[in-house]
Amino acid sequence: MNIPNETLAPTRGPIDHDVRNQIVAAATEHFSHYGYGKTTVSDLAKAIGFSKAYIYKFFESKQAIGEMICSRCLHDIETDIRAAVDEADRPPEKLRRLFKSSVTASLRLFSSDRKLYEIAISAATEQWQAARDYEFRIKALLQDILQEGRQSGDFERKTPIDETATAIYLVLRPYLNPLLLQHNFDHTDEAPTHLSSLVLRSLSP
Amino acid sequence: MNIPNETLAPTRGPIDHDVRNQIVAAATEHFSHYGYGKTTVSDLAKAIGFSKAYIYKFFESKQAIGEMICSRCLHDIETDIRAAVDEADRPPEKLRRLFKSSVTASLRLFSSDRKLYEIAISAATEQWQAARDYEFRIKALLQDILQEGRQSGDFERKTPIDETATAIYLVLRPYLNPLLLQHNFDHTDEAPTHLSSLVLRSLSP
DNA sequence: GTTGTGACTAAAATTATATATGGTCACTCT
DNA sequence: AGAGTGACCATATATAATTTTAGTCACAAC
Repeated sequence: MNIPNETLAPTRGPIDHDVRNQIVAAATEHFSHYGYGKTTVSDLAKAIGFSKAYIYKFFESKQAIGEMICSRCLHDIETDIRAAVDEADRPPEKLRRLFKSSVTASLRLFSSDRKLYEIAISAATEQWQAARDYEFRIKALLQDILQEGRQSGDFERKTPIDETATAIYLVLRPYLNPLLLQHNFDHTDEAPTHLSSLVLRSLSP
Repeated sequence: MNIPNETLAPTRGPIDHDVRNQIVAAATEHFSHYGYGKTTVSDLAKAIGFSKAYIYKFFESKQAIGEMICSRCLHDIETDIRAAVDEADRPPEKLRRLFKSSVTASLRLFSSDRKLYEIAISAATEQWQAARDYEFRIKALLQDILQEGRQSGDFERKTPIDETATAIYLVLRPYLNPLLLQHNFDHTDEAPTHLSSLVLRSLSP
């Protein structure tokens, strides 16, 4: 039932192999349907018509499979966020969309694939590499928006940009991180709007 | 082991009675030492030299006792926060201290009385009245600081004060709420400074 | 009427036991 | 050499048996 706490998700065997993809596909389906805990490695093996042992030629552990699936989820969320941000052309609106879509994208996963969302919670709780990477990439996205806003004259330029980025990221985090977001469901409607407005006020030149 | 989810913490019997105080005293000691789950009502009864049944003349349930203890903890934290805020005389510094002391006061409880902190987490998780009241009172304190800052000319006056208060409260919450704070231990050093600076920038007239 | 309790029960927690699962390895078959 | 597996073991998980515990109530003493 529990997902133990490892930091990295090592794979092994041939990186690009049809069977690896089959495993990932089967895992996505099973994890999404029955959850990580209720899915056994033998289930996955049976689903693709091989023995359990063969799975371990491609993945070092069950968790490594979980991390792979989780990594995809987070990438999907990120894609949604980037799409929303890209729709806007001015940095202030981009920032608003970053806040808004972070919440909506995570909530979409939550309601469409509860079980996968639970894996994302584990990833956040136990700080899997996938979760750290996701955090990092969103932080970079934020920094890009800030940079652009400074160049366009929309945002102030006095405060060191690292400091600004860190602070804003701290504001965003409770609604970005799946583990934290679940404790903020009561505020998902209003928080993105209020917080991005506050942040934009703090950025005004 | 689990603390069930009730909203209110009803008491019964004489409100001001020596035995009630004895119960609270014994509960504070036992809960703090062995934790809420590992303390039985009989333990408390034995500690004060009465039968278990007599405890129920004063409290409607074990949880009601837990809520009483939790309520005290939160009041203690609040006192710390108010003291820190009162030490400053200008609203901006008051706000900085609100952020800083919210974290330090909670962390103090966490390291000095882990078991009581766990009760505070339950209170936050299950939204006991004590937790709601605490939230509400800090929110009021925040609003007072904002009001004062607007009158003194330290803070801008365009944005509706309710909106400002709500937004800032949302920024503070992850570090105020014991349940959320535990997921932010990595940031307790820097977050208060960064966040209060950001908030102050957003408040600049 | 107030103070106080032993005896009781339904539900929860603990322990004991059985079963299932993650993971490895020597091995076979192409 | 690469693809693939059955048999195996230590640990985790589920299940059943047992004990604790929260909470009530009728009743006693004052």
